[in-house]
Amino acid sequence: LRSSRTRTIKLSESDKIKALKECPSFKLLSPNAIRALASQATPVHYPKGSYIFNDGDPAECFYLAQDGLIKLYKASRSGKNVTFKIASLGDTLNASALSIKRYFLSAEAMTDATVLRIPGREFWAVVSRHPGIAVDIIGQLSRGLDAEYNRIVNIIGEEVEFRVAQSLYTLASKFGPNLQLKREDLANYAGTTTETAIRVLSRFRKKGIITSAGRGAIAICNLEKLQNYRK
Amino acid sequence: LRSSRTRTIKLSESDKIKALKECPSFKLLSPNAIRALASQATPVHYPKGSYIFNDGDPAECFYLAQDGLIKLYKASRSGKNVTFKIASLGDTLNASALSIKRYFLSAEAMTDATVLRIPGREFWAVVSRHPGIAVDIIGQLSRGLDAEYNRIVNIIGEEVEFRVAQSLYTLASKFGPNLQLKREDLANYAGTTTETAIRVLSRFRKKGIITSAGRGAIAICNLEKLQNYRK
DNA sequence: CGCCTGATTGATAAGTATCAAGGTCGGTGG
DNA sequence: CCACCGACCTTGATACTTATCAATCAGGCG
Repeated sequence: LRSSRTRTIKLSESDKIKALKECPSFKLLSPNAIRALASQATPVHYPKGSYIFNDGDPAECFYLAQDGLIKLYKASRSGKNVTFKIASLGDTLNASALSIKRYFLSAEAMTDATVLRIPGREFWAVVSRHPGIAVDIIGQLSRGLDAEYNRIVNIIGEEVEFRVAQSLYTLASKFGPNLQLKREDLANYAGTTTETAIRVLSRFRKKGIITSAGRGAIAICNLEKLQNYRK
Repeated sequence: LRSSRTRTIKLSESDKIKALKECPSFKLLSPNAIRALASQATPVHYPKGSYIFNDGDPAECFYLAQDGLIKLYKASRSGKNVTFKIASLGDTLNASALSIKRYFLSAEAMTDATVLRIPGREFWAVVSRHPGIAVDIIGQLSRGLDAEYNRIVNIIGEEVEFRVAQSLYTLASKFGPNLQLKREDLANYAGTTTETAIRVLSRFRKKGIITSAGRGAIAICNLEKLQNYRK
């Protein structure tokens, strides 16, 4: 099986440029700058289930998702995984780790996936030539921080049912109403156990908010009820 | 009582400069640049218990703590407060909100406090003239994000006792072993209730990790046990 | 066909929040 | 100066939420 190992692959420059353009931070780069960045980017293929980097590894490269889904997560001391982001085309993987020298999340391919890898040195060179990017990164990090503050407040102050509703809403806003993920993935994202997530989903099904679309899939019928969820 | 209302006060330029220099982001500014920034900074006094801004307010100013303690927190929909940071001399208050236009935390003076207020426009002007600051801000935000990821992982994967230990360790690392805070403040910081925090503290006292130093105070005897805490 | 992965449900236990009832200390006003 | 009051701390009993453990079921694939 060709897809069973991690390897660099060929990708047309236009495909690389397309992925870079999907990333908000690079929106304001000139065509020339984008081309220059693309020329530094190596496409790498990761088979489903393989990891791209691990929490604690030295952060040497900038990664951008080009194809497939990549889970960014972290494990607690006692072994529980929490998923923080599911990256797809144009999303950066733990980019901010570059500035503090170590990845602080782990990245794992949820499907066969391709990423663009850019050496940290090249990435910073582009940033220093285009100060607008730094400002944009600050904006993204700020929004990310805000999102995590909200998540903490919800974990502490709200019950699981609400958090699952929020998780489904967030994921559906990004990926559409037909989510391709396992119950376990949803549970890790919502910060609960698989069984509890299933129980909540059962209740949601009875309320007509979702229909379970078979193994590894959840179909959302009523996005609005998820957004303003109350028991 | 003079300290009972919010008001701008006089502060020598050298006191302002001293506070600015405590802030890591401004470390690399030239003396001239620091002086220029100081000249834009208005010192404002807030009596204990008053708020400086609220979650959701338009973010128009950059604030830097100059004196006293300021709690940065957020309330859940159901009314529970979570404290994210206790700011003191040289700490910024929710600075990153400037880039997304609204404060996403609330700031309240835990003691009588003085802050330096700089209009957002002036702040960005300095940043744009000194690109190194932007890079530094990215580093700080990244570390902040990392810290919040860890906090989430701990909330989900570890029990309260561990989280209280971590909270005490973090606070003691910043403020020293004699913490001046109420049980309720600690509880909000650790993401639990006052009663539960007290029970945990009782156990810690029996183990000789702390001594309760009276109302509104906790004295830490064994910092190392807190750092590597296991039940 | 049988195995493996994922989904589901039930029973139980553990961890915390909640509710309730004092207790202590320091400051304030009579 | 002393009594009182309010804020804070403490402990106990109980309820609730959610994790854990266990058993079963369904479907795809070799």
